[in-house]
Amino acid sequence: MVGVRQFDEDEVIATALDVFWRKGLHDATMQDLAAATGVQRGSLYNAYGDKEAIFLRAFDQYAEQFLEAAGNALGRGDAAAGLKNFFEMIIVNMTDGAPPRGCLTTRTALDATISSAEVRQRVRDVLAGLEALVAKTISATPGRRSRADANRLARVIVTFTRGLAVMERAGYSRKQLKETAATFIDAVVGDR
Amino acid sequence: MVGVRQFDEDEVIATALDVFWRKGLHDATMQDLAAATGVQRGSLYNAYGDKEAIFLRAFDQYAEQFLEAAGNALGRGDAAAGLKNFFEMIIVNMTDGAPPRGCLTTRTALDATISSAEVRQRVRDVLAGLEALVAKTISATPGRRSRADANRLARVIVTFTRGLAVMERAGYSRKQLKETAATFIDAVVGDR
DNA sequence: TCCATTCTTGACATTATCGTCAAGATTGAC
DNA sequence: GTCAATCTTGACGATAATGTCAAGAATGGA
Repeated sequence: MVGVRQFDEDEVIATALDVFWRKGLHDATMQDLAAATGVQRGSLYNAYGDKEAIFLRAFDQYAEQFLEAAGNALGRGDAAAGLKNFFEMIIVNMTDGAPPRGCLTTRTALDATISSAEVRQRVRDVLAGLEALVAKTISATPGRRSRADANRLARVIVTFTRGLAVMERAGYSRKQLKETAATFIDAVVGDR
Repeated sequence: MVGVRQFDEDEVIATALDVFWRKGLHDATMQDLAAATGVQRGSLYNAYGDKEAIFLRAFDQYAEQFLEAAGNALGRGDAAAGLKNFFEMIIVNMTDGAPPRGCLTTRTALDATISSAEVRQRVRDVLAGLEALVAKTISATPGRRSRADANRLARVIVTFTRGLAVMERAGYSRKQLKETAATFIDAVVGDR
């Protein structure tokens, strides 16, 4: 190694993640990334190849953080409490920032038609990961639910979180989202 | 009226709707619209002003059809049957076409940051309209649910439909979506 | 100290899109 | 039939984005 890279890669990817999160893969330009990271466009091309390669790195970092946070939330308390924490964390995640950045996975999913197979697969991976985590928590609840039922219910719950992400983009506030999530939990989990 | 318009406006708007539905407001270009409608770009600019104006017309047509269909579905049978019909119609709507076009409202919602206030308002209007229709159906169910509860539950149901739209984009099949919706209905409406 | 290698930089070529406009074509009204 | 209004057409200019490249800068290793 001789001509040495002038920037911190982790920092650049983290900053790129923020740009993609706010603008989306498609709408974020290399100029946006260059401006935000302070690294010239040409250097980014040299280091990563193209925009999508940068996105994939950033998204992988995001997915890892996200799934870890989801797992932690679900694990705090019993299954019911875990679900509540889970929704809390999901909603905070998507309403964070000024203005809120929304949910990166959902935004990316909606661009499916103009994304590469690789990007689409990343989205599916996150959703599958989420389903698995939720199913695990649900299964831990006392008896009378089959494995298949738990999986089905987990998919319902994950689907609902995607709905929250859409509602956020439509202008619903954090408070409204939390209320809606609470109603959902009551309706689905409350065995009254 | 002298130099008379050479194309059928309803037809053009209907075709434009299809283009927007498949590509989204942002990704559909005036060239796409010109090619699909057979009307020259210049003529479209002359007739409507800009792309967004065309979108708004198309979206209004879409919203009207959509809400009417939703109302009809909800009205067929009792509240439980209505909900089932409602989800059936929503899922068919988003998985129709080859390849499926997804949900236009959801796609448009996700582009919020790069859309005009007018477009964003249209999205909110559709969601509010849906909520109202669902709340009305739910309220018709025998007793023991307050008006406020019905509204909250309606919002949960609409949010869930948005989630289905995201899952469709993520690659879930019509069959999977139907199964998920059925599980949701059981969990939410089934008072067991 | 010098060199070979790698990174950085700014310019370039390409492509795509937008919206505008002048000139020509069309047609309803008289 | 003629005219005036309106639509249609294709070219134009502006802007923005992509990805590439040659020349220069920087630096670890001998």
